[in-house]
Amino acid sequence: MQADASEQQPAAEKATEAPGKTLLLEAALRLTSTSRSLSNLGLRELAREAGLNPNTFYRHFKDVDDLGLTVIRQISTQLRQPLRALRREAAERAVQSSQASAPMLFGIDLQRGRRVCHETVQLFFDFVTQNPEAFIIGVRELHGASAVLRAALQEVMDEFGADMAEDIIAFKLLPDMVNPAVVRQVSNLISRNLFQLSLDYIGQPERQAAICTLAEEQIVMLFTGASVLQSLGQLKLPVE
Amino acid sequence: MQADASEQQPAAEKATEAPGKTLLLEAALRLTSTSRSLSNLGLRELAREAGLNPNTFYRHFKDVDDLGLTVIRQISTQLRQPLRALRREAAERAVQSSQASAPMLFGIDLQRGRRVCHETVQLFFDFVTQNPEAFIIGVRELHGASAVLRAALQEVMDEFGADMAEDIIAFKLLPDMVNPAVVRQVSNLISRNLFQLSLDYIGQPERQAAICTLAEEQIVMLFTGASVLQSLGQLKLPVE
DNA sequence: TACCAAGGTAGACAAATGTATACTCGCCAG
DNA sequence: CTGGCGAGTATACATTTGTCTACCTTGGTA
Repeated sequence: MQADASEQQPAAEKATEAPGKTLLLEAALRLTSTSRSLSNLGLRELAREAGLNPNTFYRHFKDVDDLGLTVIRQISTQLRQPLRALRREAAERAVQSSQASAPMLFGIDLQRGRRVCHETVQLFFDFVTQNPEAFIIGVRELHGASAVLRAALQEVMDEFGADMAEDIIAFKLLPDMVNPAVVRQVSNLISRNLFQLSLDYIGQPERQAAICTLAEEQIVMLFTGASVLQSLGQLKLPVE
Repeated sequence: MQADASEQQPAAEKATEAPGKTLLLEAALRLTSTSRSLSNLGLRELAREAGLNPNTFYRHFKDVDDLGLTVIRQISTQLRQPLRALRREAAERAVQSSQASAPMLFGIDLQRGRRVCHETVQLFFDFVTQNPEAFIIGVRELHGASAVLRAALQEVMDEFGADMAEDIIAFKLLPDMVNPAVVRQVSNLISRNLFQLSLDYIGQPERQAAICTLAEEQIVMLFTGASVLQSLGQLKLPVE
């Protein structure tokens, strides 16, 4: 058994992947988003779907869990930057038509908040439509049976939440007074919730408009609640 | 093999069930809450865990999905009334120490809201500790791979949300002005979120206190946000 | 040229799974 | 006593699964 020394794949694009590996990963996406769950995909079933010999699996993955982790990493990089870009675009769009004297409420500019929120939600769900499998798998495995995959996805979700908090602060979507820890907490909640809603969005095309406004309202509520409570000194800080 | 037929089953609600059926259902609970997911429990694995012959399964269930539905129904009835009772108790507890002149904010009595919220969350998580499997399975299958089970649990969750909305209105936890539809929406969100948090609560015993206050803060934020926005006429009503 | 490792295939095997048929046992009705 | 019936068991079988060992093909390179 010769231990492979050249396994390291730094940060480069994965254009130079073995064809079989890619086929297997795509097969996993296909199977998981419809019927099965990552944790208990059969290795033969996988190969069959990919049109490959069962043993080819072993050339690239150790376990099914190994493949699962790869899929999750792939999803993470597939979603993370696009989501940030999307928020940046939404913020820019919403800034365009900002009048000088907006009614302020507890340090929050409701009009602007609404616009940013609207744009973000819009772009978010468009993005969901473009990458349905990623979201399906993400949410499914986040509560799935495999502890390993769950932990991995939990981490990914935390990253998403942290990104969002960072952007909120950078774009001043919440008044400065609001504690960063609170912002993180709110962001986590929102991002969790948006992911959940994304499943409804995918699964119930006839309710898509309703889901959009639902998401919007929920976000605005949270922002408002956080601002008001903070400005009244009524917010307990989250503890570690 | 041959044992006396006297009652030695403490947790048996359905006294007139076949013993084998109950054993299988309990086995399903055990397996699902640790390793597997309801959707793809092996029928032999199940029987093995229950200490029964594989074929006994067929005497009581048609599919594994059939068993899954039974488990879900069982969970639903196991949680629903207790959760309502728990809210009632929390409301009573919190009412005890209500002073006359509480500071009002947009029609909401923050002190009282906090107290009710605190008590509810407290009792809720106690309840979670007493029925961990139910919550684990609930959340897991809600996003699981089987469409049938998903739909069933979605319905159950909607019922929980509706219950909560009803109670909120009955106990006047939100000002009258807040539209019932909004209350339902907020309730759904909170109940979804509480269920999610219940998994964290079970899985990370060292963070239980933090999770409690987290849940509290989130609920208070939502309530505040909803009240403030409604009183400013800034809430879009949810559409069907 | 010859070599060699990576990617892919073929065939075999024990183990496990879902399911069908046939048996046993206790129970209550007639 | 007997005969059906619900609940549980025993055995059997085809299929599917994970995994092992061995072989083939390719492209680069010493």
